[in-house]
Amino acid sequence: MMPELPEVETVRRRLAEILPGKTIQAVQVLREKSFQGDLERLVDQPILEITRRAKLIRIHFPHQLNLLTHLKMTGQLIYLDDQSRVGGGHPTADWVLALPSSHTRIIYQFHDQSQLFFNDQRVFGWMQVMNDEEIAAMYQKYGPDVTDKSLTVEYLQDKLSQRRIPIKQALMMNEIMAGVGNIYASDALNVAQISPMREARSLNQAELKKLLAAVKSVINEALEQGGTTFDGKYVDVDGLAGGYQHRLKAYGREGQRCLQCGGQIEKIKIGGRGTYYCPTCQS
DNA sequence: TTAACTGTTGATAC
DNA sequence: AGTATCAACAGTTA
Repeated sequence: MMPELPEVETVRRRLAEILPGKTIQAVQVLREKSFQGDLERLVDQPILEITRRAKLIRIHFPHQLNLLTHLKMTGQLIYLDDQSRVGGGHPTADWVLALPSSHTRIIYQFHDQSQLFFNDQRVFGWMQVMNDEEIAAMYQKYGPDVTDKSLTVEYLQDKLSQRRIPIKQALMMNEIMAGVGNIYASDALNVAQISPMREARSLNQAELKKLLAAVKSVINEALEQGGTTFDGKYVDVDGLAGGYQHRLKAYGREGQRCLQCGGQIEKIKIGGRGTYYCPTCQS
């Protein structure tokens, strides 16, 4: 899976329903690279709450300790209850019931015999024990979340005024705004009818306003849909797919009709990333 | 068979 | 400081 903000937030919301109050009984680290920090400090400590910043999921423990997670490209957090069922009897795919799989990197066993699996095919993702101070330092690198009110046109104008990089790359920079990845950057630019290749500094105030509204709108729609799932790579805590893949505006729609103007979506490469846009209305 | 591709991001060099 | 390129890894597709 490859989670951007909507996928990560969907996972966070479900974890927040399930985990608070549970205590870890044992942890199996099946791949060393996927876990950092002293996990013994978390054992027997109650989980307090689950928060999110950018694409990071933070599980809070007492004594200013946290378990911070980055799912990167293919990370998943899957929960099974004490009967090895998905939480609350939600429907799910069969493979979830056969966990652990060859992609399982960490298994958390709680005292009530429920389990949380960290799966990660590509092993880019990680889970790390960090204190509040370390987390504050890490969060400092991020600009406002794309959903945050402080992300305004004026802020964007300031951040982009000297930037010669393509606007699409700027949208994906966490220092500028946090949470937008390759899928939603393409879609937002299509909705705003702005070329992904435009120099970031070349956008005027009206264009930035339109683009910002489009980014927020696309992210919100994806959130409502529970994120985007391709090939089952992204799934939520119950192993379920999102729905935004049926609502994509430009991403992955090469050769198909532009929903804004009826033109034909093309695929190009910007900064080494696949980029989809409509040459007819995104100029 | 081999090369290129994939949702992220950090390090490195210019 | 800002930008471009590559690497981390595993799997799929051309």
